[in-house]
Amino acid sequence: MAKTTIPAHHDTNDAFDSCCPTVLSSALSVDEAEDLAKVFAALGDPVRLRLLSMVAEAREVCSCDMIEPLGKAQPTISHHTKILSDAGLIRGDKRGRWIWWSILPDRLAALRNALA
Amino acid sequence: MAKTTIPAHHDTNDAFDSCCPTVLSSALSVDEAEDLAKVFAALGDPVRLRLLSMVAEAREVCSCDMIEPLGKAQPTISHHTKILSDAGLIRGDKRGRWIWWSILPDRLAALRNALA
DNA sequence: CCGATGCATCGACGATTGTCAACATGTCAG
DNA sequence: CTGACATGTTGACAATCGTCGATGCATCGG
Repeated sequence: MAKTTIPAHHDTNDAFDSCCPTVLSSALSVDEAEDLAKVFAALGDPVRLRLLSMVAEAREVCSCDMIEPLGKAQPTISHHTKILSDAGLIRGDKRGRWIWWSILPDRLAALRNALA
Repeated sequence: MAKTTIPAHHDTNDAFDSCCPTVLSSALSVDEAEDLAKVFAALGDPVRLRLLSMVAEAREVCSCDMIEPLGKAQPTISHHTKILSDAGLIRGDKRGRWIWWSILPDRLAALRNALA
């Protein structure tokens, strides 16, 4: 239990990172649509989008440095990082007291592919 | 008032089709994040994703033909087509009694670009 | 003109979501 | 050990969302 790496949750939406359903070429199944929708919904909040862009810009950010720029309380930041982490979009690395968040580019690439 | 083309609503999110904010390269402004989030939120529902993929697959579909495959009542289909239309993702063309929905590829391309 | 059809709108309902205060847990400095 | 700090968790609240029945407005066929 002394691992320094958070397993990035990785909930249920593993259905489309083995291979990638595309929205436009073929009709989506119910399961594919639910998995994809969960990731798009994670991007469907302005605070989370700004959080994501901050992480991408700085390559590594701790939660405490996002409270003031985002103008939200600490539990709210924690809530949003969890949603993005569950969606496989970011990943948290705990070093000491801080958690350093970074982008997981694979899921973003899969999304881009799904819109092709 | 006898036009056969629906103006595709085109609400407020014109901010990012003039030129395209990217999530990963620079920190998003509050306005950019809100506009982008609205479109991602439109994709954040499994029924809307399947609706979108049906429209893309058939190139043109009327609402009546989506009621049974999607398993939702007519007002619900109408609700979802309006959301996708407001997001600039689809466009409805009224011909006779039917409205034929088709994909608007530009907004999808902008989204793909925003994830690059 | 009349009945049927396709769709939008309205109103209502339960479910989900974004937000934060309060609290709990774990980590570091002294 | 103790106090300060960073973060996750819980519970509560208002707001939004997805859904559908009822209704209204066009349009078509006869």
